[in-house]
Order: sequence, then structure tokens, then C-alpha cells
Amino acid sequence: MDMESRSSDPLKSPVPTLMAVARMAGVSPITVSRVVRRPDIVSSATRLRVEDAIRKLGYVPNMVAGSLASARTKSVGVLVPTIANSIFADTVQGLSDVLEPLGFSVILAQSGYDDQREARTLAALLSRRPEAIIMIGAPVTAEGIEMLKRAGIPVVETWELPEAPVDAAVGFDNHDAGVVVGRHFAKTGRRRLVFVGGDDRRATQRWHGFIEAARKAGLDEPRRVLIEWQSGAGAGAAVLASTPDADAVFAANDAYAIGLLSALRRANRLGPEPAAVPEVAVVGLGDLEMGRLFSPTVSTIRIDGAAIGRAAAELALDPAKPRRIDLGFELILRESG
Amino acid sequence: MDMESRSSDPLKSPVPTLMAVARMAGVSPITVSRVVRRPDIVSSATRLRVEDAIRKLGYVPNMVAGSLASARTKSVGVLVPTIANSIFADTVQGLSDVLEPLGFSVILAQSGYDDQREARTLAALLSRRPEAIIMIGAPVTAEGIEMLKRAGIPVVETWELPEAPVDAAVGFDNHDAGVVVGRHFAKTGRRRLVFVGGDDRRATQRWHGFIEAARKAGLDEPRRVLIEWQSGAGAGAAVLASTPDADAVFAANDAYAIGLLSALRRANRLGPEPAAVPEVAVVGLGDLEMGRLFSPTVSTIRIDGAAIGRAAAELALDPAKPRRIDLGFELILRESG
DNA sequence: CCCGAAAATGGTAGCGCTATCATTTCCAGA
DNA sequence: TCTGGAAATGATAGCGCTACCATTTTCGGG
Repeated sequence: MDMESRSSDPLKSPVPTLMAVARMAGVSPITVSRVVRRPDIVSSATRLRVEDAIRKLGYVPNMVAGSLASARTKSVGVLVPTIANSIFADTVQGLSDVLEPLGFSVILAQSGYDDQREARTLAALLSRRPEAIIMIGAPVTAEGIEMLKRAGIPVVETWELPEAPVDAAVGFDNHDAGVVVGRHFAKTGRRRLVFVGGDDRRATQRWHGFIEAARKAGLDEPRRVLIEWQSGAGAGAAVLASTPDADAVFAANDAYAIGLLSALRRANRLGPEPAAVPEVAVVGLGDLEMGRLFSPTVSTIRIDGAAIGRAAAELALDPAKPRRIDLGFELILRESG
Repeated sequence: MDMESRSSDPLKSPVPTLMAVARMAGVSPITVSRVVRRPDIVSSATRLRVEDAIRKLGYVPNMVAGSLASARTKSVGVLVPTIANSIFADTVQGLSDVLEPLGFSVILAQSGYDDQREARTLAALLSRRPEAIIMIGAPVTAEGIEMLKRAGIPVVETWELPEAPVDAAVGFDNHDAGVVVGRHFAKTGRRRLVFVGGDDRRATQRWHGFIEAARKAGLDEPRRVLIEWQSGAGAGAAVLASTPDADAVFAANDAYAIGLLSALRRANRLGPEPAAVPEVAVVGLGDLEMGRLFSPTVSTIRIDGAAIGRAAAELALDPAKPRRIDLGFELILRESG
């Protein structure tokens, strides 16, 4: 499609500039700029004239030029491992809800749980000069950390609370979450503990907390089932295949927990009605709505992903705010364990 | 946090420019620019020298300036009703997977199913001069359509196939989906049909198709249960409360379908084992993984959200490609109906 | 009716980069 | 050794806007 054919004014199709508006309204360019950004300091007579010209021309300010001139891009870079994971989607939603009303745009990028890609992606984000970076997790490569530091902008790491974040962090203690679930299993008489999840740092922290609690309680050494795919069904099958004797499973997210419960049902290890004491206890993480709808209802470590996003946005915009926020988590016990 | 304190070089902390690199390497600025963008046309000797300077200074190109000079932003605006909906998250993921490797960034914005907000958001997106716009659904306001046309860039509408899209569309026929489900219910002997969903245009198209099929088959006039919240549980409760006598329900998405099945179970209308012929047939839309894990497994209109995203990205980048792609859908029959 | 301060508007000079030409350097072939 | 065209590099002029300061206009109070 060529530009001419889609313009409503076939004559001087090129996208109108602030200069064009100024000429049409008979004012200087800077006045147009003021009408757009600070209408209050322009007399209402001129303002009306300018607004009229803007409407007639269909002028849309060029923020690229504006950003260059003002050194403010009104944008925030957001780096997630993947968006096709409802739990991160909630966080993105939350931060977007705070940022957009303030006129900030979200530049979204995915690292795909890949270290090299994270570094590349971070460079790409930074080249757009966002006013802050918000990421799920902490940067993994030294390169990435270095770039972030040099950028001199707020950097908010979420979903974990590193000892020494580049700048700020909003999240919860993943290690603790593992401990809490481990203890809960011990207290309810479970002995053969299993952890299913990926091998990213957050999952690993949960795993460490989980073993720690199991050891302290004198249980069998917990086993870990590593999952590559993002599929709940896959996670369920993997656990049944590699640790069929497990009597308690901590799944790194609710999707895995549901996948496992579904596999257990298919293997006829669930009984027709949710048992008071299930043969295999399962606890997930995230508190997806699905978990409440499933039968048995899924016990979980509840995390408020949207709240993390909102808090992260606030730290990103205000460097004066405290640089570390622990939003905590909550163990929610339902039928699954 | 102030900029000085976080720079690795406390001396001349300000973010280095291309000019600084040029001076350090003893070349002209344009040569640095070429090393960054087209390394192949620079002699290897100078290239090495420049790359060295870049590394030493930690230079990150300023794409804002580059975009202004070249009139290419290497960015695509993406407008979704909400990202906290796994089905759209898949589409965003898909398009991002195509766009990022090509050096394009995704500027993500949410309209929240709100017409006015859609128009505002579109203006904000356009002011960043993206090279294309990809949106879920078609623009709703005349204003929005006008702005998009004037922008003179590719615009891809997804998840529906309007008669006259602004530019391009990738999706499937929502009306047809309704027809297919309606016919299926008729064929399997259902009579009291209900549709649960929102009142956005896509849902409404499905609804229209659904009634059409029901009328043709001579069934009772279908009823429509309108849902505001995005919650499956809410949808389930609403259907049970307002149309308790329904014997077949088409849910506008799988989350609603699962919410309804869960409510039916709680109301003891599901039986212990999935029945061969369920009392109430339920068909969802989207084919979430959860639907396959649930019991009963959820019948659904399968849509490949990621594929829609990938195809949309391709149309966005290449105006020569066909402007209308019907990716279709598939009725997947499982235990729920 | 004048004065001075506030309100309103404008001129100038870049922001950091790239497009578009030069211009210079290099080197194979005569 | 000289030539000519390709390869490599550079000078210049903006891109469309805003920061900063200067200038003009307005208007209430003496």
C-alpha cells in the first residue's frame, strides 16, 4: 500500500509536522508545542486557533523528535522471559495499568529464559533510551548488569529479591516459599518429596528452600524433576514417569500442578471424589483462577502478580521510593494438599 | 539514585555518544555509524578500532536520534484489549517472536475494551511513529480509523476478518464459529441453547452466528448471558443463575467454559465420571491447555493465537503480502459436549 | 495615564544520529 | 608507471521537536 492512496488528503499527504500546524495557525512552532504539552500557559484565543489547525491537519505529535530534544522518552522497557505465561502477563498488566495513564509507553521484550538473548534484548531496549527498565527476575549476564548500571536509569527486578539488585527489586523470597511448602509437607506426614520446575534461578531458589526444609524435618532427600517445556501435561507426565512413588509434589507453578493432578486422575490415583487426605499432595505456585476451578482445588503459594507489576512501575518512576519491596506470598491450602 | 553514582566511570559519566566513540577511535562520526549498522562496508582495520572504542566506552547507540534522522523507528505498535488473557498473550508472543529477531521492538498498549481509551491509546502509539500497528480486533471509533489511515503505515487487525479493514486482517470468521457450534448442538439433540460472553464485537459476531444456526434448526431461541468480569467462576455462576434450564452452552472463551463446568460440578450436575452424554453440553473457544486437563475435558473451537500473531507480524512488515488471511478454526469435540 | 510585573509569545540553537553527496585511498590491469 | 573504477572515508545538512532565554503584550494599581 502506498502512502498517497491512504491519506484522506491526496494533496500534501506527508504526515504534518508541528511546523505545518504553526503556519496554519499563524503562530510560532514553539506555541504549538506548548498547546500540545502545556495548554494552560497559552491564551485561550491562540489555543483555540492552534487546536483547530491540529484537528484540520490531523496532526499527531512526533514523539521521536520530542524525545530527542527533551531527553525524555516517556517509555519504560519491560523484559520478560515469555509473555505466554499468564502469571507474567498479570505483572505486565499491572505495570501497564500504572504507566499508561501517566503517558508512559511499555516497550516489551522477551528473553526466552536464554542468557545470551537477555543481553542482546537488553541492549536493544536500552538503545531506545527508556526512562526505566522493569524485568522479571534479575539480569543473568555480567554484560547485562554492566549495561544496566551504565544506563543510569532506574532498574526494577521483580519476582525475586536479590541480595544486591542493580537498583531496585519487588517480589518475594523464593527460597522461603520452598521452605514453607517443604515444612507443610513434613507437618502433614509426607515423606517422599518431589519438586517439578524449570532451572531458572527463581525455580532453583524454591528448590533449595524446599530441600532445606525437608532435611531439617528428617524426610527422604527430595527429588527434582526438571521441565523444559512450558506445558502442564508434560510436567505431569514427567513426574509420574520419573518419581512414581512421590507422596508430595511442589510444582513451580500452578500450570504444572494442574498438569500433574490431571495425570494422576488419568492414572486413577485420585479417586472419584477429592479425598480428605490425597494419596499425593500437590502444591502449586501463583494461584491461577484455574486452580480454584479444578477438582481437586489446587493448594498453592499465592503471589499477586499484578501487585508486583504495579509496585514495580512505581519504583521505576520514583527513584526516591524504597528500593526493595517484599510483597510476600501466602500458602493457600485447598483440596490437593 | 543519581546518575553519577551508578556509572562505572565516575569521571565523564554522561552516556557516551557516537561522537565520543568517533573521537576515541580517530574516525569521523559517520564511520562509527557504519560500524554499527553496516560493518561489512568498513575496512576491518578501522572496524576493529571503532569496535574497541565502543566497548571501552560502553557505547549504546541512541535509537531515538537514529530514528529521527532515518525516519525508521524499527518498532511496531501493538494494541490489545488486555494482556492478562492467555489467549491474547499467545498472539503477542507469536508476533514478538517474528519481530524481535528482525530488530523490531514491540510497543505494547492496552485498550481495556474501552472505546475512548482505544482512541487515546492509538494516538499515543502513533506519536511514537511505529512502522506498523497490529491490533486485536478492528478499531472501534471513527477517530481511531481516521488516525490509522492518515498514519500511512500497515495496520493489521487480528482475531476477526472485517469486511473493510483499514489495511489488513488476520483471523477467522467469528460468525462462522457461532454457526458451527450452534449446528453441533442442534445435531446432538440440544434444544435450550445459551451463549456466555462479553459484548465486544467479536463475541457478538459469534452470538449472531449461534442464533442463526439455532433458528435454522428450529430450536428454542438461544439466550445470551453477558459477562463483564474476566472471571471464569463469575461466568459459571451467571449462567447457572440466569439460565438454569440450559442444555447447551457456548462460552466465548475456554476460561468461561471451565468456570461453568466447575460450577456445574459444584451444583452436582456433572456426575462422578464424565458422562458419555453430559446433562449440559459446553463448548468453549481458544483451546487452552487447561481445557485438555480439566475433567471433563473441554470441547472447544480451537484457535491458534500464536499463528495469528506470527502472520500479523509478517503482514505488518510486508505491505506486498495479501491483506487478508483466514486462519480458520476447528471444532474439537471432547467430553464436555 | 503611566509604570512594572506577570502573562504570552517568539528566536535561536541544538538533541544524536543518518542521507546524500563529495573526496580520498587503494589496487588491478595496461 | 599510469589510469580508472571500486572501496573506504568524510563534510554537510538536516530529521521535528524542545530548552533556554529574550521580547512583546497585557493589565491592575498608584
